[in-house]
Amino acid sequence: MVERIELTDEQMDRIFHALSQSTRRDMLRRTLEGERSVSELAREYDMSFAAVHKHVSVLERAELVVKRVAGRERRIRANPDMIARTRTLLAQYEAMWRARIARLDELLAEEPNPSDSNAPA
Amino acid sequence: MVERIELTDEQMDRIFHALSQSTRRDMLRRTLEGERSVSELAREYDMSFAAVHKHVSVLERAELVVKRVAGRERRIRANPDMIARTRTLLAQYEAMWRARIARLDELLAEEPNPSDSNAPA
DNA sequence: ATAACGTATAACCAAATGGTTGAACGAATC
DNA sequence: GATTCGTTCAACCATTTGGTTATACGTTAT
Repeated sequence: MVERIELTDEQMDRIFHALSQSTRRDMLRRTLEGERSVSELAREYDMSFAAVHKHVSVLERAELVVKRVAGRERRIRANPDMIARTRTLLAQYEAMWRARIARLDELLAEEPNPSDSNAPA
Repeated sequence: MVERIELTDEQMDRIFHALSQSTRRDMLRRTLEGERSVSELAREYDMSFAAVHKHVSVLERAELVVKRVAGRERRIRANPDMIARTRTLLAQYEAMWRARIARLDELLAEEPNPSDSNAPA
């Protein structure tokens, strides 16, 4: 049973772009360990609050994290579903590879007597 | 048995960056289906040869494809190992999530008689 | 040898990215 | 009410990215 994943090209662009910098991967890891506010997160990096805010926005647009309003805070937590879907996407690429290998094996395994009339026997 | 993957931050940067554009994901898919030269690949896109060459270079630096010299041609094929390693990396993120959930469950399952002296009974 | 082909690379340009500071605004606290 | 805190956003800047055209160079074919 193959899971169908629904991700548009634009979503994949945003996801992979969001993951393409170690700072954002680190933020994803931290918010995976536990929810925190934007300013709590910002204190963990040697970077302006605005810069951290921008990184969070990139992760948010990719739907890798979600934001929850709590008073004056915005609390951020990772969205493991999106990570799972991305992993599944890569698994599909690998499946294409395996399918190709399977086709090649099939061709090699075929007896050398194809249906055209110059069969050796 | 958890597979250990060895990818530096810079490698991950390059991999996710390479995957962050649908043109390059498409190139990866095509070279996964079958090896082809750079100019063969270039003919499949509405883009200059130089532009395709640059995209291939991005995929190559990420080690998502490998290049093989064949006469005057450079033949490109996908490197499914790198895709697998990236998938495994994402699986590790998910594992962190599950570990956190497990810890929470453990806490909730704990009987409400902690070692401090204000236990209700 | 010459021409054609495949590739690499340089120079250039517009747009996006990743950082900064500063201003504005609602929510919480004094 | 005034202040502080958390957030958002705009303006700015340097660098990177993704495209172009043009040039150079090795390989194959005529």
